[in-house]
Amino acid sequence: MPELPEVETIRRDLASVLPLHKIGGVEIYHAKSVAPSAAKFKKILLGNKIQKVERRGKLLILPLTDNKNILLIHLKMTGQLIYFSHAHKIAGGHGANIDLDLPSKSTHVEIDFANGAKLYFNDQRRFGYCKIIPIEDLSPILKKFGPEPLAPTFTLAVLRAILQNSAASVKAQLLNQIKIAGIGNIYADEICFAAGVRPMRRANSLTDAEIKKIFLATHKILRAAIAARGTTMSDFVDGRGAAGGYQKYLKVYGRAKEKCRRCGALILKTRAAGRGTHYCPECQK
DNA sequence: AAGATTGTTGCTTA
DNA sequence: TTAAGCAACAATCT
Repeated sequence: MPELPEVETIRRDLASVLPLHKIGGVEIYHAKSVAPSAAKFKKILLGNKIQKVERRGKLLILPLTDNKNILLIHLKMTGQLIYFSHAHKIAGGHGANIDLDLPSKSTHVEIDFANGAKLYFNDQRRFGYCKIIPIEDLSPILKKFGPEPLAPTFTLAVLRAILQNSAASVKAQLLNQIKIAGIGNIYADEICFAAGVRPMRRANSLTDAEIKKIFLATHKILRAAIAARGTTMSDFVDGRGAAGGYQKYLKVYGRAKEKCRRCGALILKTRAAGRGTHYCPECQK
């Protein structure tokens, strides 16, 4: 599942190659993946350029150089954004996606650039989207995001206010994009493990010390996951089609009935905030 | 072969 | 009024 570290990995990959190249072609293989209509989507993109590649939470934000429209891309659960250029192919070695066969049956949108490069939007489950909006529609969308957990606006005091004022579970708060942007099911579980707190604890039952541990764990886990270029459980790939590396470091997510790497107890899996939730009964209280 | 998988929306409930 | 809970969506795997 692309969460903040995965989307940030893709953002960085694409930010170095997409901007300021003229869009010469747009192929839409699945009309429901784009908005507004396929015709308008094509019309706006053709001849246009991507100005920059930004991110808010799990949402990619690509303003266009017409200064009127913005391309929004959400990968939801199984979305991929893969950049292919002949230059990469020639370069070979690291990052070269020479063995990718694209477009594939899960390619729903393809954007062709004048320099010969192509950007593929793939999505096996078809939950994700590529949406063009007028520039003035962006701010109401951005208002629905809480602070970026790795930005200076996310302070211990901010997190304390979020948690102490809520009777919901810690996990529900970590997953709530209005409260904190970008955390999904994998990192919510990993953050709770790193903090020694059970995900189903009521947020307003946490001590100050526990809140501080969650604050520090949030930074530690998200930074480490970005450094490892994200977690690939099944579908995630970076902007060049390569898998991430953080799955090697997961302590609880996807490890039900396996031994805790810290204490040896068996990792439990239950349901919290409507999601599969993993924790160590010994390390987390 | 029914159920689990999860991000987000929108509706219902408290 | 606010927020929490939950079904729905989609496709695939077990």
